[in-house]
Amino acid sequence: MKKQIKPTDSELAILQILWQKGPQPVRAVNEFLSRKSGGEIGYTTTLKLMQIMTEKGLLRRNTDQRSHIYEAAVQEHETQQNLLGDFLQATYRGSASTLVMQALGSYHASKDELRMIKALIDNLESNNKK
Amino acid sequence: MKKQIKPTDSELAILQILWQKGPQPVRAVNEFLSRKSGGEIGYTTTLKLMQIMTEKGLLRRNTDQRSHIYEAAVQEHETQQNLLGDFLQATYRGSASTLVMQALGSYHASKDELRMIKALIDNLESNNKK
DNA sequence: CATAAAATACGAATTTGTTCGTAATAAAGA
DNA sequence: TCTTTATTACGAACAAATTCGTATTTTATG
Repeated sequence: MKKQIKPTDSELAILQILWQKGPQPVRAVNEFLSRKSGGEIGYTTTLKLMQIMTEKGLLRRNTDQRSHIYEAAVQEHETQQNLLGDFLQATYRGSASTLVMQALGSYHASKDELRMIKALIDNLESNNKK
Repeated sequence: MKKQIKPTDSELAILQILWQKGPQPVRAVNEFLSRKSGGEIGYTTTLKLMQIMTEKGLLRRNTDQRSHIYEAAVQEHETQQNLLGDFLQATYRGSASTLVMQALGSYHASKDELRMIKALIDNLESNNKK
């Protein structure tokens, strides 16, 4: 189990773009970020962030082309898992059920999503019973 | 709806203590924090943090006694809601069901907790149907 | 080959958060 | 009252994260 470095909020935003859109050059990432945030973000700001992230092992880059292509070096699911653990502890003192109920109560989930969640719970219960 | 200021991680740790133990002087909070973190934390470090939090409106204090008594000025539930919204967006791009399933899958919930969650889902479904 | 355009590299300024030393103040005890 | 002790107030050092200006490098093009 290698512990992955925890990304900051800005870094997470960049990871989200790369997870969603796949490998991208700095220019494209910068444009996505600028659009998302409203105002313009300096190109070198994004560049620097991505260089730091590469040093930390959060990104990988291909330098064959003049314009380097960056991709996420950590998996979305694993990163979410790590962040979730910290968040759960800090905000809910570890009570997963409280978090789950607040999330379900305040944010919408579709019929299908609710069905899947119930199925998961049924599964957990029967494994528990054994 | 007044938007409350988002507490930092250190500030959240102090809020957790005050929510759990009720109003406390700096000394007591400092001791809880020190215990929780292993090493000793400087008394004035905790004091300064709590003073800043008071300026931000996260804490209130009663200065009648020489030793000021601090209490949380924001509600636990409301703060969790706010943080959850940000976290959900930043980490799960807003997908509550993904967060819920990961939380249930990776962190333990008791039989009773699972029962309550299912009841909530049933409730959501029947309200939806209407 | 010289110049322009676009990218990276680098360093530093800025901002935000954390930590703590020291001074000032207030209370309690000898 | 004088001294000691505990507390608050204040300022600054330190650290981490963010932002950007400028220099350098690379590529394309006239």
